[in-house]
Amino acid sequence: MKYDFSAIEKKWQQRWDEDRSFAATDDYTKPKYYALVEFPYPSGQGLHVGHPRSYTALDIVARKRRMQGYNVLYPMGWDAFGLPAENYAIKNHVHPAEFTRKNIAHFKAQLRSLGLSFDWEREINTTDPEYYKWTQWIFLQLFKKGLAYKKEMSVNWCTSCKCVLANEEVVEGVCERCHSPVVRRDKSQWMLKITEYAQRLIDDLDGLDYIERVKIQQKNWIGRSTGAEVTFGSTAGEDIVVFTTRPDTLFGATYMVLSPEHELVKKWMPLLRNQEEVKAYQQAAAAKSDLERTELNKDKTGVRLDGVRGINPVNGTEIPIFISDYVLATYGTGAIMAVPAHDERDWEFARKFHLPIIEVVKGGNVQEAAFTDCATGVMVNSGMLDGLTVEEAKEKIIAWLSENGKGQPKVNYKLRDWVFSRQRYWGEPIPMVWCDKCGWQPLPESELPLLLPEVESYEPTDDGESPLSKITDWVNTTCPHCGGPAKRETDTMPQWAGSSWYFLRYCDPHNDKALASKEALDYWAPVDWYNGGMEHTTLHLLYSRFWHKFLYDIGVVNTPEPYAKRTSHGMILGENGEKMSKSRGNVVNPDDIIRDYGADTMRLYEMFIGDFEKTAPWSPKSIKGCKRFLDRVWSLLDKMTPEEEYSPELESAFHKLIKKVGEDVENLKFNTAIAAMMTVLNQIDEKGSVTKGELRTFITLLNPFAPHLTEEMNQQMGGETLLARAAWPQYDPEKCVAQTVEMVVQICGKIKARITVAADAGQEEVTAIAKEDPAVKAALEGKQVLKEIFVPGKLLNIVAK
RNA sequence: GCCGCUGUGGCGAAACCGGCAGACGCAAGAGACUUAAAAUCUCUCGGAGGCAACUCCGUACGGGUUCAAGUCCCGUCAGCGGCACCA
Repeated sequence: MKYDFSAIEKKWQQRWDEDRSFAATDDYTKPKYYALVEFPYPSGQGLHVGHPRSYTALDIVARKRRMQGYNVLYPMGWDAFGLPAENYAIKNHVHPAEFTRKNIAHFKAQLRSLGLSFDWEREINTTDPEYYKWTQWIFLQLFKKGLAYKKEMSVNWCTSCKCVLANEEVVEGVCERCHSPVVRRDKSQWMLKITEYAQRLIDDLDGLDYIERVKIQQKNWIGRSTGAEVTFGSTAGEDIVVFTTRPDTLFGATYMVLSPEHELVKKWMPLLRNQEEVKAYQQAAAAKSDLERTELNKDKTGVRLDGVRGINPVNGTEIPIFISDYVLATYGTGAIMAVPAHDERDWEFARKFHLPIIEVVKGGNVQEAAFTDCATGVMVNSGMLDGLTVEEAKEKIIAWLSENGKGQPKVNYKLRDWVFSRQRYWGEPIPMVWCDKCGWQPLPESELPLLLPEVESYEPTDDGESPLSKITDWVNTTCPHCGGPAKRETDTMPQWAGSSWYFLRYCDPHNDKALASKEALDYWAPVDWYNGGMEHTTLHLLYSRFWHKFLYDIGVVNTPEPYAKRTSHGMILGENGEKMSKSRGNVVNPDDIIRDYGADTMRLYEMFIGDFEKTAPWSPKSIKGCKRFLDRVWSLLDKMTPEEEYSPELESAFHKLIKKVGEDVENLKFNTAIAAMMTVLNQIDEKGSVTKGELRTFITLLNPFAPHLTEEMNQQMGGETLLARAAWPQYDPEKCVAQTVEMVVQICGKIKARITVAADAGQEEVTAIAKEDPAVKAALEGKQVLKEIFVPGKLLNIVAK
């Protein structure tokens, strides 16, 4: 009989549906397993062949866990707020919800055709008011705990989206989404205090089973550095506080630099003799986009504040003060002490402006280049620090500064607070009301969800306000506190909001009393295994860890971390090794592959394509190999004999296969698991027949990879229950070991013979057999044996002269 | 510049703790079946030499440690990803 994949796949998808085969149960007495993949943004292009790589991998894990007796939660949903739907709406004058609804239907049909074992009864959608009610609820809790605040600040402004971006969304000075230039603008924004969690976000990584590069990338992004704050005096009277990681070099400070935006510049303006020059520099700096600032970073610019001088607290020396955009307003205190002898940037600036360079750590030639090595130098020209190592000097000067009220130890982070407002329509409305009398007031929880109102036009206004600001009926409301006239916040939340807690909603998706019941959360959290893309490491992953920690702090969840294990898959590239894109014309549509080869072949190929964690180019020819394999598996039905046992020839091979496939799945080595199954198939074909017991084991192991084909074969073999419910096969470790092994005999490291010996043969026995071998005999002829190295079961190396 | 990863046949890749390099698959070549093609099956398949058994070379490059190195150490080069004036 022919392997009719389309009929078989349709049949079993329907059967699983009717049977509710993959529904997670709410029986909290069973051991649970929560497998999670990142829910997609339902774009108009439909499913990309990259999506199933992640989904199939964890589908295999989920299916295996079910067979191992776990109550498995493997859910799917839609991260459906976002710009593409809104841009489509602007262009075509349709509601973004309409466009989104269609896309979801398309995505869902595509995912179903892959036979993924999602529990569709728990499907969620971030744009559903029943869902975003709880996104808004979390925001209110953040506000109540002082972690959400509104602030007038300089923000990243995308000139095309007419919208504020988070730092994380600006890539090389352009908008991550539309690649338009990003400029700085002052705007009043809702902010979330993720910085308050910076240290915990670093510390708690230690106990987690994340792949190392994810941990490293998160730590780098948070960017912890330790040093000191030092208070300098000034001839104008005000103190200038600077942050430095090298307080030991304090005696080498020959000038100071403030960021152009620093408030002291404004204050001192009347005292300055070169006001015009200073103002011009400030304006030029503000007008620069991030990209321009980056491009110009080789050539230092700046202006001296002529009329004010700084005073070094350690020796009273007066030094000049500059403004320069190489000092960032948003990091540390926005001001630095410059030590050109021991900092490359300061050195460059000092050279350009002819400022003195004073060596305070011996070891380099500071007239040639900055000497930045902390490990070897000894302090000089530094009064009380002379003769100390850098580390000793740091300690001593910090103690001195603290005693004299001139400074203290300080830790800084590169991580900044999360800009949480977007001037767009298609997002969750921020449930806040502005009252001239009472200030910002949270909406009462009973009024949630605050629905997204209907609007005429989805475009942001030219002055950068949200389209919601045009609906006066909606904007004008009453103050929840005093009842007086008030206005609603018209900004919406960023796309990251809904995805920062979605994994919790799956635990209890239809609850209207809470984001999920306490019992459900206590049972299901944390996610046991979360797989997703590296591109989400510093955005989604960090944001959701932050929200989860907050929810832990207020008692909603009982685990401090959302995900116990995090892995990452490599991207699938086009056939030419480039990223798949419409413009390159190398896009592969999964529907075509499923139509021509079937979902099982598609799944198998995506897992066989290469190392799961690495990028892999798509190869249409290689797909055929996977189809051929499944064809050959199917034809085993004709070669089956009725015995329930393993045949003596293949018994050991099957025990090894069970072990191998099981371990490989746990270690993301799907490609070698498949290769092992192919090898055993080759052995069966060579032998010419397969016992019923062998075939049952084989299709059970293959089931998570190719679920439709194996279910059909199971039924044809007389299986009455679903293979998806079968028990995962067991192996006997003793039977994994072969009776005899082939060992290599080397003379001086060169292979001379291969001998077959009992697996447990000792050195003497093996040596005796080896020396009988003609080739070994010949090689040892007339030589004296110096040494014998014996590795049981592997090799014998005889060193002779 | 800094951090991280990678470099193995014509191609995708294997190789646990240092122990037979190239499993498995693709492509290619030869043959069988066929009127023919497709499909399927059998064999060959890193390079050089030899009729052959076999020998030598070979995991980006240059050194080193070791009985033994794709694997460990030092240095160099190339590619990919992330960050990028963070004081």
